[in-house]
Amino acid sequence: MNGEPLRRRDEARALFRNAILDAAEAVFAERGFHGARIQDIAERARIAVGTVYNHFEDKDDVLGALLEVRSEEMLAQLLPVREDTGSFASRLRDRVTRLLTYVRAHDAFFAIANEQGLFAGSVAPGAHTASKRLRQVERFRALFSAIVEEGIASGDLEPLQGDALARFFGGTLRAFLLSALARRTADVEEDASVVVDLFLHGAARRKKPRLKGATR
Amino acid sequence: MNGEPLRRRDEARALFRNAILDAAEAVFAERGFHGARIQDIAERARIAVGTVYNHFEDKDDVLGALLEVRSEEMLAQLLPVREDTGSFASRLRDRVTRLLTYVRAHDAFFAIANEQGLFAGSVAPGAHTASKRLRQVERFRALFSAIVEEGIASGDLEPLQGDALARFFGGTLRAFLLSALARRTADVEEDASVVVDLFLHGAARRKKPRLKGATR
Amino acid sequence: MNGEPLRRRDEARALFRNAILDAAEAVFAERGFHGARIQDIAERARIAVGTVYNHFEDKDDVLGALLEVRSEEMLAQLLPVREDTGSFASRLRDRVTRLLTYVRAHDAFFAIANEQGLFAGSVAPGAHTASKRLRQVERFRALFSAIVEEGIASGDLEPLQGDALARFFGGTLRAFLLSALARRTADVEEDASVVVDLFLHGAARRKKPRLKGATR
Amino acid sequence: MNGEPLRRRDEARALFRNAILDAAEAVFAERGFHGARIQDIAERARIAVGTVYNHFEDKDDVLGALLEVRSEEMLAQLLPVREDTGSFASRLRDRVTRLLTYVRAHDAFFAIANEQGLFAGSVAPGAHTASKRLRQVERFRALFSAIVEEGIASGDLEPLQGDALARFFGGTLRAFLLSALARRTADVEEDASVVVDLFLHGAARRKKPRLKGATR
DNA sequence: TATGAATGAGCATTCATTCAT
DNA sequence: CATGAATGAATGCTCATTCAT
Repeated sequence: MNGEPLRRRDEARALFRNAILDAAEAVFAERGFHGARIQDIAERARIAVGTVYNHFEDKDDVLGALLEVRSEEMLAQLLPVREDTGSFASRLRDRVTRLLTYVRAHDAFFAIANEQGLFAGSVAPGAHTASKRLRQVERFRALFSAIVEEGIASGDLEPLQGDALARFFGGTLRAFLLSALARRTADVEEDASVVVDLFLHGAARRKKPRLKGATR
Repeated sequence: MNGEPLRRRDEARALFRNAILDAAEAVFAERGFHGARIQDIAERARIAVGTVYNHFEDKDDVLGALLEVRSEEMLAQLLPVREDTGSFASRLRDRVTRLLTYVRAHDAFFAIANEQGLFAGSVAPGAHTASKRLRQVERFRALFSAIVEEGIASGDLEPLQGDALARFFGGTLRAFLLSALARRTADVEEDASVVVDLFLHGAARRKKPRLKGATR
Repeated sequence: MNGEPLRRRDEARALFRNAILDAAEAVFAERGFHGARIQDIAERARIAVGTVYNHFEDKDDVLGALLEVRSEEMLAQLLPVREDTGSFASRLRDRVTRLLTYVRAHDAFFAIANEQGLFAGSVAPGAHTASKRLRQVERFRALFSAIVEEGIASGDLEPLQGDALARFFGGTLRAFLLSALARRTADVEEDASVVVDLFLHGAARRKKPRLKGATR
Repeated sequence: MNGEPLRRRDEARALFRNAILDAAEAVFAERGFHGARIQDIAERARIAVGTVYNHFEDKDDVLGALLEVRSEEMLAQLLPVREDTGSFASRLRDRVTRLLTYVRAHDAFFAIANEQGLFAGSVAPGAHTASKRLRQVERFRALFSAIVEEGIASGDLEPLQGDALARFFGGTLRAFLLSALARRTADVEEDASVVVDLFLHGAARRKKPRLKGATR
């Protein structure tokens, strides 16, 4: 009828949705998608099971929404911001640092993302995964490609054919994100330096000494 | 008393075991571990459900045995053989080529390995994964480390601290193995070259032209 | 906040519980514990299988609850009430009469109680019987002992050592309860008289004539 | 073809049958009929499962045969022998003593007999029990009746109507047999005395002192 | 006849989803 | 719209029985 009450209602809805998604993030991470029961999620969100179904189609939809929201946040970290300046390597390092920082704060989601093959995806993760999940996978793939294109355009990256570089970047990133979660003490900026350095120059022995923060 | 009959019996047992594992490989890859029903596996192997349980403890044991057997085979591809000669890069390329070839022929298993976080492991894949699975993960980790150590010892790899290089190698490998399955047409040797080249020298623009087989 | 709704809900719960227990009583009696399927019980109670599990842990819990509830009722029949007056024999006869009457009305449960060795227990009834069941067995044992102690204290029973009299009473009672179920026509009061008379004076020939209601 | 070989063969058959029955006795007593697996019985008898089926129709038949054989042995203990002399009470005591002694040595079977309601039977022990088991129950019932008739004929027992005395005797016997298994130390002859004394004269207080072996 | 692996019907239990309140 | 009990399809696993060797 009017604007205010509607906004109120929408805010309330958003509150429930977020509570459910937060609960789902924790439970999915703890037990895996199949091991997680709607009951568990509802309890964690301190609501009734039925309420989950008032906000989501089904269990799959909860996962889908979670992946959507968190993916968007994760992707945002990798986007360039006005503050990123300097060389391609330097700017890339800034973006990777932000990603590492985000993943540190959302390790639960990263665990889920991996289970779902979201990040540097899997092959045949179970028939159900298909449709909705695929879109997120594509988002990441596209972002990696964009970054690589940027580097090629600026002459900083070797113009390899196909998506070889994008996959290489994604694989490198994923490997370090995974280990970043295991070693909670590590320095994020240092880690980011190593990722970018290895991505750019590889593992072969250098003539001259490396930059300081090689690795811990 | 009886050498032949015993051998016969053992052969029969092995036949069943293999048939079950083959069927499980296909079904797990198609539907994922949780989506796969023992019934499906039995049907695919053209045996009765009960027979599966005559050869394996439970569903988990089937997966465990499958991971064990196939992992061993996969790992074997990465071991050095007498024929591998030449530079570190050249020998590494040979080994990676064999691995890519193997994965091509066992894409179903590779899908499972990824779902289980076997290869370049995940974080919290569901509590059950723990015990047995962990051993295989460790095997891969150790092999990657050994390869890197070899390169460092020969002066071909930069001696970074920690397991950064091992993770980097694993991540690079995984990324290309995944895509190798998608692009069934690709040339295995060429792919191996790219993997090793990127691993060694990174993605940064080179002064001199690259070797021919850049990518597809 | 809400007294009525809560009471409603509790009443509904009790309704379901009782319906399930009644159904279980019938099915257990008909097919024995192992032969009874949860499906049968649910169908008899006109509810879904899952509902049984909303009210009980598992099949064993259903049996346990049934034994608990009905045992309590059975034991209550044997307790003395204000109306029981007169001699020890007379009062005992009143109590036994009530028990016989109850068992007549719950022959299904008595069959179960016997299968479970509840009443005048068995020896090795299968490992599972142990824990919870034991408590009921002990309740009966204790009640028989109390009755016997009462008789000894009043000078009506021979003070034999140990629990010989309690076991004797239990055995006599059980024998007649069993046959009371077979002969549905028999007079309950007369049966109670025979039980008490035999318990007190045995089977040996008397000098003087017995009281009227010897047996049918 | 000829006598000797046939006898040999029959002896071999009997050997297997007995081994299976002995194993079954132990396993049924330990786990109960439903809890016992043919596999368990075969293992205990150190033979293959298939062999059990070469000697018995099915699981039920094994139980049936066991009940038949052991029941016959148990019943035999209660039959009068030439050595039993003196009063009815005295002769009865001798027979009960033999029964108690036998049960002591075959507690496993007694446990089974009780589970099956063989001895002083149950009401509705599960539909399957019916046919074969019923015959054994009848044997015991008949023997108890015979004993009671004997006592009535000799003027030692009160001529009650129906089978009240027989049931009373059976119930008393069962109660003491059960407890005899629990208290492994008790004196068999003393126990028999108590059984017979209680059966004959009941639990009521006597004017004159009891015979020595009142209880354990 | 002994053997023991194969068989598959049978059953307890779980859990996503529905719906009356 | 929140609630939470009812629902029943789905599935892992058992074990009596069969049968080829």
